[in-house]
Amino acid sequence: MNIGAAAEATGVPPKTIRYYESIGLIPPATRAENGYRHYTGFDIETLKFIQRTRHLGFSVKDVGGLLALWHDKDRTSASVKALALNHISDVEQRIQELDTIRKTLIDLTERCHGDDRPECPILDEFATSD
Amino acid sequence: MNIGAAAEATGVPPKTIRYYESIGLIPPATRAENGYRHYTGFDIETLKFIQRTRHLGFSVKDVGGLLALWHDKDRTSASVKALALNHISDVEQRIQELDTIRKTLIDLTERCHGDDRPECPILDEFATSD
DNA sequence: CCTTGACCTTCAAGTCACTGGAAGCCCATA
DNA sequence: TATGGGCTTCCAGTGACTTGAAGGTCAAGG
Repeated sequence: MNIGAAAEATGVPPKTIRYYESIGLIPPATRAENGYRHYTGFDIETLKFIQRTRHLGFSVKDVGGLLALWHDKDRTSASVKALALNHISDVEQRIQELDTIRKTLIDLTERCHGDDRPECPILDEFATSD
Repeated sequence: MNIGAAAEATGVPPKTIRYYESIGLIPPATRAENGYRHYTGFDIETLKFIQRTRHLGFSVKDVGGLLALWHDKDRTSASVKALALNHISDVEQRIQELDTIRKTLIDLTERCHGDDRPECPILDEFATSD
């Protein structure tokens, strides 16, 4: 499988696969005689693993940690769970922040007429000196 | 007011103020004889405006737009509201994504024993080929 | 008078996670 | 044989700063 086919199979774009190789997230791909990168079953599974965990918002660093745990047959499920719980708390904090922002903005937009006059409580709020 | 005092007064760090100047979000500060940047009332209000809008998650580009509208006495409140509504929809979409992630992760962690054995449904899920 | 420490200045580079583009080789098909 | 696509590398750009280095300025204490 060339890099394009691997990208197709995993959802990770060719540029991104090369990038992951360059930062050491995945080992250097084996090369065909013409210098093309070559991917087989395990490489594909690894890329899918990366794609799923990235899609769940884990940082690339954390994905590296998860890959290491995946390969470590002596891992404890507690260590995996700890990483996941940590990430959940990050996600929940971010949701909280965004929800606060959302509420503020909705309040402001409800108070703004949204017509062709310049008076605007949204700008007023941004400009008030508290 | 030197840059440090302006930072203190607005919550925008000195480095960030210089950065905003460098990208043209704020005009170049006037300088004292020794070359130090000098800030007065209006500059401070502008920096506070920026801080509030950035804190609400507007991009620096959007903040530039809001500043322009703030200074434009012929603006329409509709144009401000449109920017805000757009941002709300971005925020809500992001919240949706994060909530989906959150639900998935919570489900996985609940199914993981989190003990000293290696079996882990979290990793199993990340590794499954669907 | 000198030193110390806290300011301030600039410019370059690092962060995160890619993404885009340029220049050039490789390969299958019409 | 020409064309078009895929592959290679490397460099630069994104967003929004942050860090660090090297050096100028200023007020206070010994």
